[in-house]
Amino acid sequence: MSDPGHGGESLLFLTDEQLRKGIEAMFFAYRGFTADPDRILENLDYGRAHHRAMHFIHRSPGTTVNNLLNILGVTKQSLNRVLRTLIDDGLVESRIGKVDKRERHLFLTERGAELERQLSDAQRARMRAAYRAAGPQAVQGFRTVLESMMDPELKRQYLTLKEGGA
Amino acid sequence: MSDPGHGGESLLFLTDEQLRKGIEAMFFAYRGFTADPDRILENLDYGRAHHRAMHFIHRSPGTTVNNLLNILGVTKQSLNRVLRTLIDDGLVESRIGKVDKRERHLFLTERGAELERQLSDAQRARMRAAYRAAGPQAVQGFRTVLESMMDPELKRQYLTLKEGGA
DNA sequence: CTTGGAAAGTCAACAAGGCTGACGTAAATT
DNA sequence: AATTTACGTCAGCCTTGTTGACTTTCCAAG
Repeated sequence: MSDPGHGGESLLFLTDEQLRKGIEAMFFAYRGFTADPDRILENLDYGRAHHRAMHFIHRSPGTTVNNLLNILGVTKQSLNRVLRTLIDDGLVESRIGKVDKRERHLFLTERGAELERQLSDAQRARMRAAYRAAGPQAVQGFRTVLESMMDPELKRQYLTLKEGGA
Repeated sequence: MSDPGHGGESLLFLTDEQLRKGIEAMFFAYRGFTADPDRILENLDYGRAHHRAMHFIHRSPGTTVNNLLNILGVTKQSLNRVLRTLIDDGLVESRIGKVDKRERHLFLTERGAELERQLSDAQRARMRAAYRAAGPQAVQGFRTVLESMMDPELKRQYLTLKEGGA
């Protein structure tokens, strides 16, 4: 309610019907959101989990396994399976930490970066089209609502990623 | 910026950086979106797939299996596994069609409706909080962008659901 | 220096929920 | 009568999540 001068009328957007529409919009939109990368991945031997790992490694090069674990919200066994295939296939490089040698710092290799680019290009293209169709103000609202929907802990992580560089 | 006369400045929202933020916002927000129903379901012997089926049966009582198949975008074998347990457990009722006896019309039973209500109450509560925090205008933008992100076919289905009653 | 515990990796087993392919049955359509 | 459609089901596979148990490596505190 950025505009407080509308009386009771401004609460119409909180009806169960409006909320249900929002829920279904999330459901259908998420399908579109993942459709393009999924199409690329199904030819290769990778899945959505590989895409997510590569995305965040690209985003924060040198991130540790534990870091990635927290961001992705899966168990280390689950992540490890994905990570191992990426490392074995030469898409990700794991370097032993210099200050703390127990840690592994993750980087995309040349080939890894190329696949990541291919995937995120596809995803960004759809995002760009949606943003363009909706306009800047809608995009602002889109992000505001999404941020409000996040769990506090996840939101914290999202905001940290948002600012903090590599 | 409801005013379109801002020159090149109004395109800043289409930078790769802005798009990446939108992508990550979708990722983190979707986790929040499903978190509450998931928590309820993990105690019972059901999963997200059961929730989705119940949601759309609740939303369109009497819908056929084929209809549901199209909306959910899974194979009939996959849906059948879920549907069978719901029918066996007495949460969903399957009635043979009157005009076309090959069709099965799906309805929630009393108990099914109760669980559905419990799940959607949880999901709506989060949605309501997010909507309230973001305000009506942001909600409008949120929905606009999500609709633009959908595949055309899915968007058609979403809009049909949106208007068409039971 | 020893020891406790954190970080990382690995093995095994399992479950949910996708998928394909094949087959059966009943009903509608041609 | 033959074909198509709607639905159900069996069997088997894959991805990606889970627990639990165990090892290795290494930092840091006693």
